[in-house]
Amino acid sequence: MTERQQAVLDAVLALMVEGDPLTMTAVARRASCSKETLYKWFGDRDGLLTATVRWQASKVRAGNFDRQQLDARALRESLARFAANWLGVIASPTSIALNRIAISHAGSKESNLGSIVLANGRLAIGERVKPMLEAGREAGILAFDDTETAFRTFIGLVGRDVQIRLLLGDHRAVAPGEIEADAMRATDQFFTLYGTGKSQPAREDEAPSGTGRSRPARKTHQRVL
Amino acid sequence: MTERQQAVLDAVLALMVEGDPLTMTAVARRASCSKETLYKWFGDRDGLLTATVRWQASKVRAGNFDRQQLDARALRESLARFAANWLGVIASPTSIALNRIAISHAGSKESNLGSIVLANGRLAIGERVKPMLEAGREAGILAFDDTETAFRTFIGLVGRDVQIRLLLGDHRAVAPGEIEADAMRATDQFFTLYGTGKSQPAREDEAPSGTGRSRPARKTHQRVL
DNA sequence: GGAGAACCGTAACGTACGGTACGGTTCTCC
DNA sequence: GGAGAACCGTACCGTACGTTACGGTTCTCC
Repeated sequence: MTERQQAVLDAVLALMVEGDPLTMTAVARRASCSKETLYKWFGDRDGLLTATVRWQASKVRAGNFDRQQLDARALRESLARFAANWLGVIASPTSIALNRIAISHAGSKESNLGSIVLANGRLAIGERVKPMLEAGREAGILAFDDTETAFRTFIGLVGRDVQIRLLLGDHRAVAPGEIEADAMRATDQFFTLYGTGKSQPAREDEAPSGTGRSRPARKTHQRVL
Repeated sequence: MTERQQAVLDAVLALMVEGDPLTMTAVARRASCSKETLYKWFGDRDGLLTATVRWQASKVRAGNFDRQQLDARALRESLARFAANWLGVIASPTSIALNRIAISHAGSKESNLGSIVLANGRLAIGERVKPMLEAGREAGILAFDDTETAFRTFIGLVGRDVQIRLLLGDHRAVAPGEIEADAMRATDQFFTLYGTGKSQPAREDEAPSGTGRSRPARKTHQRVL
């Protein structure tokens, strides 16, 4: 994968994001290359799309989380940071465009675009978060039987219906400045469900049912990500 | 909208579900009608798709929930039944195919397919569930400030990443027999987050952190939907 | 029973687009 | 400097599909 080829794939991503029709001619013109070169490098249109999806997936490999000192506060912060990061990714125009393409292809006949996005999206995320959850369980901070269930609950609390709404064109699904607040809300709710209660940070209200009432002071972002 | 026209739209749905290419010729052949009739009735291909989406939306109008006696048990059952019903809908081949089409169209230029699905899916669901939640709050069973936030938390707990995974072609996203158990798990978690604790059903374990541990006896479906 | 509308089946048209071919230019290597 | 590879731009080909047109059949209404 040369530099030039990566530039071509970035051109494909740009076209996807702009919503322009994704024809080979448009890609060639946008990337200032010939169609012959496209076919020589990527085989056919499907190969070009597959390479684009892989290329984008390889760019989202950032942000590993250290697990040295594992108290409840550190785990909370790690989870909240992960949640905010992930929300930012799925709300990005690139992710939306890419998922739209993959979903379209999953609809028609056999194309592994969907499984590629799935493997590099959901499953890769799980492989990064689950160790954090299990470390929290071993440290006595979290309590759950099935890691997969706990992980998917976390995913649900963080993402809710944001992704599907964005894919359907609802741009109000996530407010730009609310991502970090949403990440903290989801993390608080997750700890209410799965936390053991040991060494939880002090709360300013004493409601026994967790974080159901959104705390108004949350707007000030006491816990900076 | 005559009977014959509805039959045509059902043919479109059938083609969608089978994943066959959705050409006007294929629709005409499947519905045993002429292409000229298709254009006369629906204008163009987009009009046919729009009519199909509306037709399907009009068929999912089932299942209103009574709110006469509103104790915690009744609310729990209503929410769990709603959750199971909704999970069944979004996991159905028709819903998956329809959402794929709508998402594809939302990607390219202005087409309101996405907003139609959005209006008849997410938003319509909210209008049915939110009154239940608010009734529960007025009865002192639930506690929350923002109805929308509580509703979206419930949606997230129920759906998690099921829909996006199904759209991407992951058929293992939801196990056929697990829908009702999932609905109850989500409802339990929702009550842990937003319940006031008044008149909650007795629990067989005394873990203070809610339903984090999945209870093994749950497999027997004590609470039948 | 006949006129007209509605509709079916099929043929035909035009365009868009995936894929290929080719001349011209630049770069590499000897 | 020259041979060859790599690549750009463009023209070209074949097919798929949206859309229109038309002959033939059935149904409606008087």
